[in-house]
Amino acid sequence: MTATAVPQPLEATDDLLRALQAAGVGPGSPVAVAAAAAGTGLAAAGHTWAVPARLEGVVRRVADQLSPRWVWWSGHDTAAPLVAARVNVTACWDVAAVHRLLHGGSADRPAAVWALSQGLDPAGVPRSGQLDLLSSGDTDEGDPADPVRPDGYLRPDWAEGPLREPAQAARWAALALRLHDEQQPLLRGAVDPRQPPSRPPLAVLTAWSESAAELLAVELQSGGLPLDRDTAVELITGHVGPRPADETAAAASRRERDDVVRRLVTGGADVDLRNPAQVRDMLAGIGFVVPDTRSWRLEPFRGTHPAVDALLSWRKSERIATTYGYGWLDRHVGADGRLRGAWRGCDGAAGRMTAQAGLHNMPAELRPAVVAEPGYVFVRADLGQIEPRVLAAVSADAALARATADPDLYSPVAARLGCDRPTAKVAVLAAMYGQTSGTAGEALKGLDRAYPVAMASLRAADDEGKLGNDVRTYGGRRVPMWVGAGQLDPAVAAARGRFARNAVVQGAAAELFKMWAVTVRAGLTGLGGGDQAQIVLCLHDELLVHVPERRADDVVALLHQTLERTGARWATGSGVRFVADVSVVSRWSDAK
DNA sequence: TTGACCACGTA
DNA sequence: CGTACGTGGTCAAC
Repeated sequence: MTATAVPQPLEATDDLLRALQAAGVGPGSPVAVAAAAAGTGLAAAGHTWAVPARLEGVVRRVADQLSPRWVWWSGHDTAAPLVAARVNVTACWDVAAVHRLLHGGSADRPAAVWALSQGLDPAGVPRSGQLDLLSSGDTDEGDPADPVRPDGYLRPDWAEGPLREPAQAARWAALALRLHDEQQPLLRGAVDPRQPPSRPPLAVLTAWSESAAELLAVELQSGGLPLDRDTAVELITGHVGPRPADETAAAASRRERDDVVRRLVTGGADVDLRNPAQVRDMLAGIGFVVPDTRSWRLEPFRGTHPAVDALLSWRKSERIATTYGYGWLDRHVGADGRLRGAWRGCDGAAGRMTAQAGLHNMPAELRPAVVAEPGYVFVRADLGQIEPRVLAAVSADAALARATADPDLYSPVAARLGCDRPTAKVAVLAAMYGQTSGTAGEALKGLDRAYPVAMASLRAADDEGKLGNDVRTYGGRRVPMWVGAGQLDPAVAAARGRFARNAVVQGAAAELFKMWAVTVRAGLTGLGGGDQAQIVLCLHDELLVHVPERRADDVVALLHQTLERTGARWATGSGVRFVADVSVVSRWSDAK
């Protein structure tokens, strides 16, 4: 077993290159790598090596010479120093990301990934420094030089790192390679046998792109989103006034904003607008009895009482003041004018990317502050009508696939249903999301007749969800279905059905999007030129690329061309067409 | 201090 | 038309 093999100590990276070549490592061969304080460990093809050189230098040299597929436990750990050192990685295998694909959930730490993939109870994962009261020292503690304990769990001091010696890193890398090897047959089992065969199988392609997406997440986190601080301050000032000098001034400003609303209600002087219960009572006092005070519920009463309008504008400003105000700028915007937050390549459900620091939910009013740097522009692209197109592909519905030939998918659908476009759109969305209210009923029946294959696949997912069974996305992601106590509660069953119905579409769309994004990323590095174009934002179906002005046309072409290639590869033989709206702008808000 | 709930922004 | 996410507020329980 490679995990216990004695790593070969090497003096220099040149020796390593010769050893890797001798082991048959070439372009695309899996080579696992891990960092230790005093060097780097590698594993490939039954060999392990320990090199007394830094990870960045080793990876740079080996990548240049052999361009292998780098295998690591998690891009968050291993790729971060590589990104910081600007080492270009073209192909990787993120064991944790592939684990999440196969198993579902959001595990990223090696201890959890290992336990789950070895069939061990994740609740039993040992922590470092934890005293095992049941076995006070007299049990077999095994060999401390083996990262795996006799009970099968990873040794906490290994799993939580940092590792000291390159020989340790070599064993650690070997373990990652073992997981990589174990994941291969599982991926082959994760594709629906009815899918058109591809080489490599779609789930393996997905594993590649999910791994690259984690790398992209590290890059997004490190690079940040260009933001013009002065514009941001202007916009914030417009909503909540100038930056208060101290806490007293902040409180005064807050009170002033509150009073604009409270003055309009008799006896409202002391109402706490941040307390929904008090707001509800206040509204009742002026004749509006509502179950809750959400904006959409108050919206119909706009214009009937000045306090309602004032409250709704107050809410808008309050959002800016609390979530996207001066504090937000201070916390998340660097001296270089980049807005940075933590990124993840997938969430724990359908697998969309997530971002912190408000990067994924920045209000449209603040978007004018997202400005390209001097000499640069943004190339912005978003996938048009991605979800119904994805549905056509994953369900292999030939009729719906034909509709994707139109740049506006809903117009052929409307023609086929014999209704207007808005009705057709609502019906398609209702089908994908599991409508419970509204009046798309007649059009939904039409959909069943016109696109029975697509509708049946949605219903199948819905049924599985209702039963509490996990579903798999087109690319092979397992979407675990929570099994609650309320199995007999029809409301819970219906919610699970909607969740599953939505997950197979949203999840597959996320997979296609990421495959596109990482293909674009690879294309950008090949673009050449000193100052690099980089992806600075991924927003579910939208890409924002920060590009040197003179490269803008190249990137526009790249976005279209990569989408065509990715779409053809992802939805092999389905005949589904994907479209992107692409524009070149200086401000994010100028697009569309 | 923590977790639930509310509320609201994005897709 | 519903799902998902992240964020910050208050409140009640710890």
